[in-house]
Amino acid sequence: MPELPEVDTIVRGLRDYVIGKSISHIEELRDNTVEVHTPDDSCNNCTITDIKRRGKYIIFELSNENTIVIHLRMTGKLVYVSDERITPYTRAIIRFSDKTSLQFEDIRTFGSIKIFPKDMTDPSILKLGPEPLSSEFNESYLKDSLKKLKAPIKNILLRQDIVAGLGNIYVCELLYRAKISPLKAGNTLTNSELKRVIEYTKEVISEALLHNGTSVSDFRNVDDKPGSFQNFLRVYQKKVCPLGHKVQRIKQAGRSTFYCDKCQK
DNA sequence: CCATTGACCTGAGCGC
DNA sequence: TGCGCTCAGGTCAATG
Repeated sequence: MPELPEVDTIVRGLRDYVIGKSISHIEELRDNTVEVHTPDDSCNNCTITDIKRRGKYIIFELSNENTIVIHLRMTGKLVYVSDERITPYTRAIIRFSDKTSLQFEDIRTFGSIKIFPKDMTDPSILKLGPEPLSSEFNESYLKDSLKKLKAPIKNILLRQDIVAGLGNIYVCELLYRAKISPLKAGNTLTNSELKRVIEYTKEVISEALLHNGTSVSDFRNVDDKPGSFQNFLRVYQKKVCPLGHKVQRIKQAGRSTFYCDKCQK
């Protein structure tokens, strides 16, 4: 389901609800949803001190210095409730001492909750590239990263080790704004094109953050409110681009790419 | 090292 | 109504 702006929206929502809460225990309703990497059940009776995001990962910091790392993958959701509401897709429940809870719902079951001890984290987090809005994600970094990559730029920008947090929607959108064909090989981008990738990645992600993400099917914040960036999409799932040209739909690396072959060269 | 493909799961939507 | 196919916001392992 979510890319960086949606995950960030969820994290901001979570902060209001669960920072300071004491976890009584985590209940696993479906096997292989919760992975414990600590010697014992070490989030019981500890407090959530902070919630962070890295790429598309959600990180809960606990008073005993352990962390809970959550990845929602395609269909994961976190819903804060003060009553019991178990759905057929409730995979785990983080229960708080005040009887409220955070329900982890996930239709396709790709998502996960992992608990790590101090000084250890999810190995995939260590492999992540820079955050798209950071100064580290700049023209010279991108130029260097793309130097040896012949794959299409669309595929490269989906790689989390190149830049962390972009997904299918925002890569399609930023390439449209940058007027670059998604088929163009990474190592053939000109300096001007590299500059535009940086500029429009930052622009699209910033705008999506302001609109609390994109709800194309069922993305919801923890309080069940949808995002609104779907109203600003220019090519993703569109028939025509803003200039009235027919939008092309192709497959790249198994994913749909939407682009305009008149605007993007 | 790099690129591509399929696997992991379940549900929705479409054509027939 | 129902079957079969394709699609879905993501990542990882296996294979050239």
